[in-house]
Amino acid sequence: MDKKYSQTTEDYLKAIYEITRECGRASTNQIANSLNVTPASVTGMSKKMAANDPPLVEYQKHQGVVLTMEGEKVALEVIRHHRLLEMFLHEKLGYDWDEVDSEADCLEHYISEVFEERIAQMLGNPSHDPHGDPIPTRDLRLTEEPFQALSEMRPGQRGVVQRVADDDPQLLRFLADVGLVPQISFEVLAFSPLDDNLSLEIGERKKTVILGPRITRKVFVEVDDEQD
Amino acid sequence: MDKKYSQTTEDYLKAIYEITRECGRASTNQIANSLNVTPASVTGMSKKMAANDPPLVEYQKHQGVVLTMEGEKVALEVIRHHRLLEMFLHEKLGYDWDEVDSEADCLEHYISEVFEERIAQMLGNPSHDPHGDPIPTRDLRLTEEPFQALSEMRPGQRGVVQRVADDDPQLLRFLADVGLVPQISFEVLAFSPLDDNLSLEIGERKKTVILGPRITRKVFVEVDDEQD
DNA sequence: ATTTTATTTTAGGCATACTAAAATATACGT
DNA sequence: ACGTATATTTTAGTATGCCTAAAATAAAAT
Repeated sequence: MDKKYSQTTEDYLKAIYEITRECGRASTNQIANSLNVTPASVTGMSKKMAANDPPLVEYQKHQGVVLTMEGEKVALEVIRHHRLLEMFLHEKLGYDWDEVDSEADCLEHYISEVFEERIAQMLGNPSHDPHGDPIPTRDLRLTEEPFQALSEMRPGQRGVVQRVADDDPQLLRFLADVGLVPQISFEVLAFSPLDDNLSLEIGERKKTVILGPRITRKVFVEVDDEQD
Repeated sequence: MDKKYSQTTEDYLKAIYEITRECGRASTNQIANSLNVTPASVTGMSKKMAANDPPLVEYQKHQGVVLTMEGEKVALEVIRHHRLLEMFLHEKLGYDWDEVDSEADCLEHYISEVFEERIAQMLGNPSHDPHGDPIPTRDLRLTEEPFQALSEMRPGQRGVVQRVADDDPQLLRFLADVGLVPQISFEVLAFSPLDDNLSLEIGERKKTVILGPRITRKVFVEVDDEQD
């Protein structure tokens, strides 16, 4: 029933999906950049994926690609695999949250639909992975809440961490250390416009930290209604 | 640290390991047969694996191959992955025991050492998989008890099922139906030399079945000490 | 209109693994 | 020891999948 695509193809589709979320269209260069290959390779793969039956992308010369229905289906399938695996590795196998991404990056291409279904069940059909990324539902619907970057907040504001970028183990270890994880609430104490540093008070224990923009741009939050 | 071999290479090594268990040496034809490729392909792969650094097999023209230390290490690693995965899929994800082999055949090549270690722990370091096959230990020791085939038993003898061939889902479903699973005890009631059928009484509930040699040759047992 | 930037084309490389057909080696029976 | 059957290897070539550098071209920016 379901066809099988190469790991590389799936990686292209995943990258295109992510880029498309923001730009509506994925340019050759953007894709090349995200996958660390040359633009020439991307043009080649774009044509191949567009020539596939059924087509996985719509490709127009000099315009990059957009996903077709089928392409999006595959991308969401892979993303669902990835995020369920992250959750599974973290919750059931005791992986630290900075370790889950790379293992999931590999396994996501090889688990069966049955495996997917069983771990989803075992985990109680979670809606988000350990980094706060939403998990596509079984029928592949994905609603991404457009959270604000922590870097945009200013003193006096309070908020709750919702999501953190998942691809940098070093960053994740650091965030775990200071306790800046999804669902934790915090208050912004100060902002330094010279270096864009933010000073935060985190959680119940009111731990204080100062974070640079390289970090705060990778943490996404829900800002509390302001009513002093 | 650990190098990485292709899925195909790992499959060759696994096949060679199994053949070697019985014959001391794996001939080109035996390997070709077991992997469903032509002998020519096997010669090619044998040379490649022998030329690898470190060599995975010792290859002598017209004499087939034997595994080197490294080759055996890889084979046992893969077998450990396979059998731990079978156990995990069966015990933790609720797979039927006829479904586990094919899924494990795929995943065994892609799980990390960490993953291996964690599921082993989760399962309490099991010594055998659901079909009764022994699981290599963490330091890759494997002791295969040489059980007797059920087909060799005769009326009056009692025994306990220890292991069943794991590669035929149809057979496994049938065996599950009649309750002939590892650790179940039974008695041989009759033997029919014309068709080599055995009549058995199985388990507490003394269920009676008649099985042909195609089946009884694939079930391995420990025979009870005979003392009427 | 010219330059810069993005993209595509061309031409080719490399890895992996397979096969058919022909050649050759080994084992076997008499 | 000879010829035959069987097992194995060689040769030569196929297929897939993905990648790249360099040259050509198109699009965007100034």
